[in-house]
Amino acid sequence: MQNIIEKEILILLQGVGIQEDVEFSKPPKPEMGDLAFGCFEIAKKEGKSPNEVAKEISEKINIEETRLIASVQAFGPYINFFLDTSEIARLVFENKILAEDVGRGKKVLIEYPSQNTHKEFHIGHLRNVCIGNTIVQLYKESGFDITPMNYVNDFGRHVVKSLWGYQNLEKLKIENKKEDVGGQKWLGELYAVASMYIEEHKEEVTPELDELQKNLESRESETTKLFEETRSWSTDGFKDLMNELKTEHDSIIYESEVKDRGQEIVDELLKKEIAQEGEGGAIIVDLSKDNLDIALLRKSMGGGVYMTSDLALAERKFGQYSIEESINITGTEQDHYFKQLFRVLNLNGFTHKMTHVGYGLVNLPSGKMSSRAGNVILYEDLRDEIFGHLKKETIARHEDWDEEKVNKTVHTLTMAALKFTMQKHESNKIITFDMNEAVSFEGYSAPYIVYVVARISSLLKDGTYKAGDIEYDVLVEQEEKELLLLVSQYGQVVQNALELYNPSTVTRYCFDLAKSFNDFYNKHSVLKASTPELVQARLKLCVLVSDVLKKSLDLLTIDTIEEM
RNA sequence: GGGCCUGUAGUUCAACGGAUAGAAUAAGAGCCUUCUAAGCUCCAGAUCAAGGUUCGAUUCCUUGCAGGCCUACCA
Repeated sequence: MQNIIEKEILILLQGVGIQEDVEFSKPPKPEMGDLAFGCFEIAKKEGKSPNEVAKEISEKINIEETRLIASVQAFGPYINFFLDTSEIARLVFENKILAEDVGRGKKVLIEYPSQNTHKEFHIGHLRNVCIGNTIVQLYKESGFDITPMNYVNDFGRHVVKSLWGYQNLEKLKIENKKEDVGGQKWLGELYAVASMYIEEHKEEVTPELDELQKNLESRESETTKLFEETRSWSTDGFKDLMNELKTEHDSIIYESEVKDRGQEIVDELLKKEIAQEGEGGAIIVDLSKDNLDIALLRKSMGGGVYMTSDLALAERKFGQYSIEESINITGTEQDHYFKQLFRVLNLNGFTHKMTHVGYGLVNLPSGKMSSRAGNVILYEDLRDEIFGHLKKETIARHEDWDEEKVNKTVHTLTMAALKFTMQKHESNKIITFDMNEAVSFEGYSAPYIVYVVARISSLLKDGTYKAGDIEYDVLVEQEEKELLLLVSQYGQVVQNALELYNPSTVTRYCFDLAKSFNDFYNKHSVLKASTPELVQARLKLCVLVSDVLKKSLDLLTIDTIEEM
């Protein structure tokens, strides 16, 4: 995909006989030009040297045909274009900055974060939500019809452990009170403490757990009542968290709803001889021919596993919604599992498109997070930590602000900082969480970018800016050109981020644009520019930059503020 | 044992096989009587190792070294 400026140049190139889909790049230094492309491919086809081809083409291009190109220069194997700032401004201002409408109403379901009930919500889950949110927005921005879905795992050993803990509270040391921290967080702590206790008293407790599990699965009334009550603490808490993070699920499916159907599918697979009985009577599918080892579909005692329910979930997704694709966002440690799942579905004649998007875990400087080792950073704790830090900074800067204004500003900044930290690195890479970095408000961070939006809104406050046409000719500075060129790349950024399922493309773009604006802002005066026409033109450029920044931050579900 | 992923400045990260490997932080030196200093200048500092493919390799291939994840009854 080319942006509006590249399209113009491409037309010119076609005029001199270049049919290839040229890929443009930016020369290393502004003195070398604004846009370039290498002649390596063309040279290969014509059997000439790239330098020779670059020279020939650059001489053939008639820059009289367009005002966009100020001059063309061959530079080794590259053809470098020097563009006219005013003309770029005209192109950029007269065309809407949009992403390519590649979705055209195609329906896609995105499943995330699919957390467990009865467990804590830590910063690893937060990364899942943040990345999922952005992928949803990227799809929507590209014209897709998106169904965000959450598949909540409310069935399994973790629930049993949690219920056991609740029945044996006197054996456990829970630090917080339920009334103080809320049911969801309290239950998470209960689970962590109970798991640790169970681990240490395995032989003694296992029979009790098995008994409890049996009661749960047979829907014995007392156990079911406790299960439903505790589950609602989790789900109510999650609902609040999702609202806070601006996650809007169209539907929620619980594992307990699909698990029985999953068992039926396993029976069908057995009948079709796709599945077989393995060691000890468990039901498996041997995928070693596909180099995928052995997939477990049912435990030897008859109980279901993840795959049991996931088979039914896949069926239900495509049955309930008329979607073309189902996307699942989980940690990369489940890459292998999803390959197995998709293969088993495939063997069963399931041909719908299923995609797994893996993201890297969130580790701590001390290593992997583990509730057993007691080194987990909960989402709520991180949020409060960042809030406290930013509040101190904000009060120091604005002593005249009232409590409400401070809190509102700090809340927005906190959510921005949280979401930015979780997405600033390539999504499939493991990140090592660093508290100092998370609370930082300098450099490649959310506050740096939001600050630019605040600065621009402050420029507009005195009412000098008049919406309407401007004189493009007055925009001639290099820094203005850089901003316009960056703005024109918005659509490509969206496309690139979506193709790679990589939100960091967007965070980086926001940072580049913000940085470029600060450069402009420091070198040139906006409100006190030399002529009224230049003031208006620069203000309009500022509005454009602010709009594109807001658009990009919207993709990350990050809000902006007027003042900070 | 097998599969997947990752090795780049002190640290955390960028770089469709292309121009002098970019940033951010931390360390050092500056810039507020001038549109928000949560900002901006300047200064240093890096491709795990050895081969191979290529006009050209941080990127692709092979091997080695180091780390992570997964590898049927955990989720």
